[in-house]
Amino acid sequence: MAGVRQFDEAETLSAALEVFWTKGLAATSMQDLATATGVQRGSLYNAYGDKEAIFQRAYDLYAERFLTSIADSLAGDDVEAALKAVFRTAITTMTEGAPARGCLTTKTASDGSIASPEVRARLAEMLEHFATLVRTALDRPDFRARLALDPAATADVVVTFTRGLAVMERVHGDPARLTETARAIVKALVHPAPGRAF
Amino acid sequence: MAGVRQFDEAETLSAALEVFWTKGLAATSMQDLATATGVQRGSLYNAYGDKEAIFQRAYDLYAERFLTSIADSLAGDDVEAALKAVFRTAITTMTEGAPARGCLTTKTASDGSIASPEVRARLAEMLEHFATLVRTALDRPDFRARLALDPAATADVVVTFTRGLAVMERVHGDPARLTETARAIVKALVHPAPGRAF
DNA sequence: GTCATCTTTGACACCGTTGTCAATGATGGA
DNA sequence: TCCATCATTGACAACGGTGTCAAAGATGAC
Repeated sequence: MAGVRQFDEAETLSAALEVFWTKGLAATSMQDLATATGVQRGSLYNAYGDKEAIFQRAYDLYAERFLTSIADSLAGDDVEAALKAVFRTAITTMTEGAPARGCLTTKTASDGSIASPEVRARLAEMLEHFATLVRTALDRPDFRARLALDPAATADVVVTFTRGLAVMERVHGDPARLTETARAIVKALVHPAPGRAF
Repeated sequence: MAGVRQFDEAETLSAALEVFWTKGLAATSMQDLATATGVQRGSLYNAYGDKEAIFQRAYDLYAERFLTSIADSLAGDDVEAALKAVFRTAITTMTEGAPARGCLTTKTASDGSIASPEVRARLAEMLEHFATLVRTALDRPDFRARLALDPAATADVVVTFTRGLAVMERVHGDPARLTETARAIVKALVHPAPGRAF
């Protein structure tokens, strides 16, 4: 091989992710990416083809980081603590940065203009993975005993609810309020005492 | 007055709403609006100023229709039925049309690119109104007795959850699944038997 | 050292969008 | 009937974005 790539791919994608996360897929231009990454527009076209291809790679980075955090949050032997940790992670992810960047998945999903089937599929896959992590973590007798719903339904509700929190963050921009709302749903999903199954 | 407006304002805003709802605020151009309404671009600039001003008016229409449907859904003497009706209304609103248009509020909220403070305030106001409708409707002894959370927290959770459903609709495009998820959260929010408060 | 290969770079044409403006036209009031 | 007023219309300039391409440059293989 000769005429070798001049930029560091990991750094570039990380910088691109930052831009996509902040501005959203549709609102980000190739020029934005070129400026943020320090890589010329032409080089980006040459290396990746188009904006959406870059997005896919950047989103993979995002999804990997997010799902890892979620998996970590679910470790532990207390259902209530686990669910609270999941929401805390989701809220932190979307309220980090100044100004807060929100949730990339939610932004992209709502961004009807571009979202190709490929991108949509990526989002769906991420959320399925998310739900699977939650469902699997919840599927143990001591946890089930304290849940208002079965693990699958609970996971579905949790994932959907984090999407709702992401929207509320966009509208109100108030992390404390999100935490409060999350606390409420956990209370509805988990019984206080360790008895009374279903 | 002379040199009088040639187009019907109600029809125009209704057509504009349709476009905004389908394409989203940012992705809609003045030309799109001109085409959809049959009113020339220049006339729209003359009458309203800019795209966002048209959006505000169209959104008011949307909010009014939506909140009316929600209020209707909340009438009745069964908590569970009321909440289910609210979710049914929300789901219907976002899955109507071919292809489904999704939820305008959620789309706009996630559409970071344009959302001016004025637009954001409008969205916040709508959701507050939504929450107030739910909270007020739930605030009666027989309903409270069956709720896992107090009316305010329940309203907050319900509103946030409908936002989550809107995002899931964008990702999966599966109305039946949304209904299933909604059924699950209602189960977590409402006790089956009429006893046991808190 | 030479060459083929690939990247980089800047330029270019094309397109859609915005916002404005002057000319035109229609209408109601005096 | 005439006129002032306002809406309409088409044209225009400016801008930003996309995608392509040819020239130039760098690098590894031979």
